[in-house]
Amino acid sequence: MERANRILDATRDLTLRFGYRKVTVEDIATAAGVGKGTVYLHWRTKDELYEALLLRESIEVIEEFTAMLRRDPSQVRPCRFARASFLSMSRRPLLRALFAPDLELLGRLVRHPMRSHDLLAADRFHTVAERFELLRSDVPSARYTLSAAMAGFYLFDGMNPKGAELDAEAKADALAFTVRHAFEPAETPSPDTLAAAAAEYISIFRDLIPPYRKWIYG
Amino acid sequence: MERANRILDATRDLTLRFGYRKVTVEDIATAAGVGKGTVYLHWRTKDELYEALLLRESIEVIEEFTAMLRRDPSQVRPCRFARASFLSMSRRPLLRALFAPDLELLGRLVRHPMRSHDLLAADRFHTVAERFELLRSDVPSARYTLSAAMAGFYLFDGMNPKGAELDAEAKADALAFTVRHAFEPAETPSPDTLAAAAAEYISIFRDLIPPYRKWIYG
DNA sequence: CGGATGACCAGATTTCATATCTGGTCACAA
DNA sequence: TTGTGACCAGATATGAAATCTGGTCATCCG
Repeated sequence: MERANRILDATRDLTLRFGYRKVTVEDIATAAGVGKGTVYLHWRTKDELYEALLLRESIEVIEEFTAMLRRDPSQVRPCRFARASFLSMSRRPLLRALFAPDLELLGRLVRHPMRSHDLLAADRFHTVAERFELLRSDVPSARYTLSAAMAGFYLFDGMNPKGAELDAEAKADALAFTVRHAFEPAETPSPDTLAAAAAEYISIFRDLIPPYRKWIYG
Repeated sequence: MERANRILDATRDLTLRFGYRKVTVEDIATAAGVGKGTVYLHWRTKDELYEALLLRESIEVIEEFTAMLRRDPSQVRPCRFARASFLSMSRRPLLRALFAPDLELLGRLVRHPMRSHDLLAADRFHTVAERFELLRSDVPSARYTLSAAMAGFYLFDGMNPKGAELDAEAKADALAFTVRHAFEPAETPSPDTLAAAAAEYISIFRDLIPPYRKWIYG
């Protein structure tokens, strides 16, 4: 499994430099100091290798979120959470490329079914958020609306000239503002509510990780 | 000029059926009942022909907006206006394809500089909206934020599985809700304010049309 | 004579055959 | 038992030849 990580590291490094298409399994094996066949002892195909890589990044994000929620439960508030997600993504070119989608970096992988992976289990979080009244109840087609509004900040980013002038923090603030005012109730929930909701988020995250791990390391 | 419109009609019809790439200037000329050379009497290149076509569609949209604002000045409110824009676009595959961007339909045209055309002169409208306090004043990076949030509804649409279940009206409502709550002040502006703002919008639109016309018909 | 045309051309695109590369396997080595 | 790299089929790249198409212009017609 330490070897699996070495292979994933090599995959990440090579891909960031040359992109999915130009990186061969053999390159990866060499860079990781193993034989090509060894890569296939871990994953059945190149795409599964990449799926593992992206899932590992997702786990990192999840662990970041978990630590953040433990430190400060008020980060469950959708506006804060959206902000943190955006910043997490802007620090992770591969995940960003998957969602953006960046043909250069991930090639045909951007169309891979893993895109619809429950990467952040959006639906479950939405349900919890609604139950704790972290979201206002009068949003029409709430899941669609929230997704679409947030997606704008991820998708529009690359194609907006004005976006170049702003740094990631400013964009994250912009997203947070939008979520705060369009999707949250006027009053901030009580600290107790936030703590309880944060705990649920953490537990969803915790349940998410083992299957991901299993997928990655077999 | 009646002939110019016939050529543009043919261009629109053929493009909607076969896409930019598969449509040749000769096809267009034949369908319009003119010689190929005649097309080049109107526009210097195929791309200019398409630019003219998209500008003509823009004019139609502008005229729709103008009529709408005259009928009901309260449609200047950003939420209403965003709603109407979204619906206008969903009825116009070519404009949508330009912004979406749809490679199938418009080919390399989606990268054409006309994308940054001041199609709806967003900046000027923003300035007017701010002056009449149609927009709240505390939005960080206001232009970016509003653009990004709205763009989500246009861009995310095609790639969201949930989007298929909703019709254009529902999505437009979703957008309107977002704009209403994230970007507008709590109190609705007075009818007088709305009327005045609407008048300014109309005049900006009016100034926009002649140069477009000139571009289209030379 | 001036506006319209379509034959024509260069360069872009497609096609097709060949050569190369690469994901994936497996017999064998450590 | 674990790991390897030579090997293979199919995918992809290459390049030359054939085809197509945007754009021009000498000619024609009203």
